[in-house]
Amino acid sequence: MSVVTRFAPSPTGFLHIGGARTALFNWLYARHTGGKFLLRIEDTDRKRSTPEAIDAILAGLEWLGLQWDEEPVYQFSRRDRHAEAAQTLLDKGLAYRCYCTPEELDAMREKAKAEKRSMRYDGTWRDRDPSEAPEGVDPVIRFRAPQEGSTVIEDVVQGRVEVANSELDDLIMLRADGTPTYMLSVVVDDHDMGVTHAIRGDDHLTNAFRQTQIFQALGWEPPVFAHIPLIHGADGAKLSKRHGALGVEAYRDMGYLPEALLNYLCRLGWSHGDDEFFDIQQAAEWFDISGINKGAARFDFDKLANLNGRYIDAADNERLFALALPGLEEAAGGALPEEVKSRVLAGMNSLKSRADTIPQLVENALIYVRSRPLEFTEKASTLITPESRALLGELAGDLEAVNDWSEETVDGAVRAFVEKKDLKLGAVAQPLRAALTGTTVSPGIFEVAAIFGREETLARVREVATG
RNA sequence: GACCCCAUCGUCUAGAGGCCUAGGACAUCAGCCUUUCACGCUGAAGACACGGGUUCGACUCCCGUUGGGGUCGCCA
Repeated sequence: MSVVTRFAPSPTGFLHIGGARTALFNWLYARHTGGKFLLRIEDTDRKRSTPEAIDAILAGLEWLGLQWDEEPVYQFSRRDRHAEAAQTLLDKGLAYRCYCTPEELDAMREKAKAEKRSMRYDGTWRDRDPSEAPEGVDPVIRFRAPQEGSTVIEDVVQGRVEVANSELDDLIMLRADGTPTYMLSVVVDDHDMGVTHAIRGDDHLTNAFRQTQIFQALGWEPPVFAHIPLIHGADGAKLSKRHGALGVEAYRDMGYLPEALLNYLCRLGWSHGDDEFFDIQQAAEWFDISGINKGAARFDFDKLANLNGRYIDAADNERLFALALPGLEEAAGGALPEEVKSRVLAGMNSLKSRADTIPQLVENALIYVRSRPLEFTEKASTLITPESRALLGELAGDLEAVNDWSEETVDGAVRAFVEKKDLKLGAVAQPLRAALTGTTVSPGIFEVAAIFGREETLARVREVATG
């Protein structure tokens, strides 16, 4: 039987990082097995579901390149089918109408809390005659859960997990307004969609028991469950916004590449030996549920940044330029002249090896964007002394004589100048760097000079030399 | 609180009873390279939570303790 996995987010917010990894694992497993990866939008909560959230989730998956198969299933559109399943259970005596009001339930909850018990519906209407139903109360439909014995799930990540049925109460399947709740919808949809493997967050583990019971009541085979560990923040607590619980678009905006985020997410809770750096196709080839860990993992921005730096290094220059352009234009306060654009592009190889994120790339590229007269950083201005000005003035003469302006010829000219003056290379190269870039940090200064060209280089050097 | 899950360097992890003197990656530190900053290279420091078993032998299996997490909604 061919594998069918699914990602089933509720559209109440963006695609957060934990959801992205859940989607990724489902995608990987489907690709690995040659099966299908389905998308289901769990929008049965009409109050909290929004079209904006749906768009954000779809956009997030697309940005990551996690393409789903077939049309997304919108759960709410299947409400009649869910109600039908509830009716089936009602007919079979495996469900019943409960006339407790939300207020009564609240009271039950309060009481349980006061007695330090976990809240369990007390079964008031489980065996009560419907003729006793109060006037004017729309009933909910509750599942008549087994009270004896236990329910077992054979989780492929967590192993065999068993819970006594006495721990589980009669959950609500249909609300008073007749709409289905999550617990019912998931079961019906997973069955109807032919889902064979439910790979989802560990927080659903306890739900799996109730869902298994519903599957059994309906006479259906539950999917294979794989409850993957959660992602925690750097402090080990639940992932907070401060610690990375952001939408994937926030990672995009922070300058991370999708392939880097994907690689990082793969390694969070899953491993293939000592392999660290690999693309998603490679991961799909290797991916197996047996490689998933049981313990929660902490989110580590440092490692993500390192990985991102490597992917930036490997990325196409034109692509990086396009990603950096908005930031460069913002810094420049307007559109970039063609001349500046080609400088940035020409210097991209060196620029990208120094950047871990796109904002860093932008920052590094700014040396080609700033125009004369240059402003100098504090460190750079300490390099501009009467002596170095004189030196640069002399150097300008030598540079003017350079034929065939290039990194190599500038290099040669400066080294010859250094030798002539019996100086160390740094004594000239550093002031030169300051003069050309206004900073003390940049790619190789001969490369920078080559990119600026003879005219611009001389102009900058002379500007400093003459004070 | 009840139920359930988890536990190897600071972090992500390798490890399926002898291959372990516990390996790799990130981060940290030192050195090399070097015109700066990076990159790169070399090296250092750094972990099996604790206590009992089982076994000739336990990071690996079992039990307990401790610690962490999840769930307990007419949310998903």
